[in-house]
Amino acid sequence: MSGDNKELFHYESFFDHNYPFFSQHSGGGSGDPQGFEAPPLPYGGFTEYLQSSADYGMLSKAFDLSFSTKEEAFGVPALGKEKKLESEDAVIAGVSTNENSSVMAGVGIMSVTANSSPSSSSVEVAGEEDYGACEKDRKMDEEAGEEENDGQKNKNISKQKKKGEKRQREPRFAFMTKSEVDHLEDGYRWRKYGQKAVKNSNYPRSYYRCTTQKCTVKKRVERSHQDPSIVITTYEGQHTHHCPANVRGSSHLLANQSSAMAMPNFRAELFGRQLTQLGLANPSTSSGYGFLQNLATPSQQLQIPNYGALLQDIMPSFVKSSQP
DNA sequence: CGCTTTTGACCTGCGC
DNA sequence: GCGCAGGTCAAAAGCG
Repeated sequence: MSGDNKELFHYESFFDHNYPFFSQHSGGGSGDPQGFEAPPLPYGGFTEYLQSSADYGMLSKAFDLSFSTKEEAFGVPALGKEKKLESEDAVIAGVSTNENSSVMAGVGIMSVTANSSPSSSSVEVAGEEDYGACEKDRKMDEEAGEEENDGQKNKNISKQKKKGEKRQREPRFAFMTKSEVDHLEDGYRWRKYGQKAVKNSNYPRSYYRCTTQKCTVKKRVERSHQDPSIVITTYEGQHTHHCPANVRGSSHLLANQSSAMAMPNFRAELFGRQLTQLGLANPSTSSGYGFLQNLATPSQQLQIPNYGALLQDIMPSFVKSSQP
């Protein structure tokens, strides 16, 4: 129930927003806002990590988003209302054109902290508790074992089982996309398991689970109540498998991304997919990513060591401007 | 027939 | 303790 690419909006209106940030970092076309040559581009895209308030301000302008400060940025329901932006958090922004000269743009907000455990370098989300997922985890554990006779009873039992344990939150990655369709195709197969009305919003929130066995990745999709044209997608967890090869788009795209899929780092992958699913990506040289290699600030590199490289894997379109 | 979606019920954590 | 909001379950319906 997706993949119609209705999420496109015409790039001309998008570029009218006059966003210095993108032009500043655009892979091929350096220069001022007007320096980004949208019209002739068959493909194109770029992504960046942001950390400063100024960056958020620019983003909010560029995407007509409702936040202009870090705090507001993390006020988006996607990451939880209590969450405040930490210095380790990062925002990814990207915009790409597809064959139809349409533009897809998005802003990703990634919440990460360094794992305090010295034995692990994994990434996890900081912030508020996610009770719902907590219960879910319990359920999952149970699945291995016994039968149901009384569902209610079972739940209570399992509840006790993990009582007192501090749940380990899966890393979450949320991003906003200008889109007319709610559930954006990302290459994975999802099963919807719930939908809830969101307070103070006319739009419901949908809950999806990856259909692959043993993969516990979840996804929430909702529309911004402030700007209904924006879809907020939140991924939680990491895929334990490769992407099913049935995404719309070319096979070379999938092949190119496969290395990224193998890595336990799905945030950029997902965002990259959002940008590349429209067919804007294809294999290209691995050169020309200079600015990407320096994306992560030292602190970011600490938490997400593979990020820059991953994006390079995923976002070949960054160098499209140098293509014929 | 198997898989997905829908949807009301249920559970949990939090704030008051 | 109570009510609320978010998250999940699971039966039923829908669909290919």
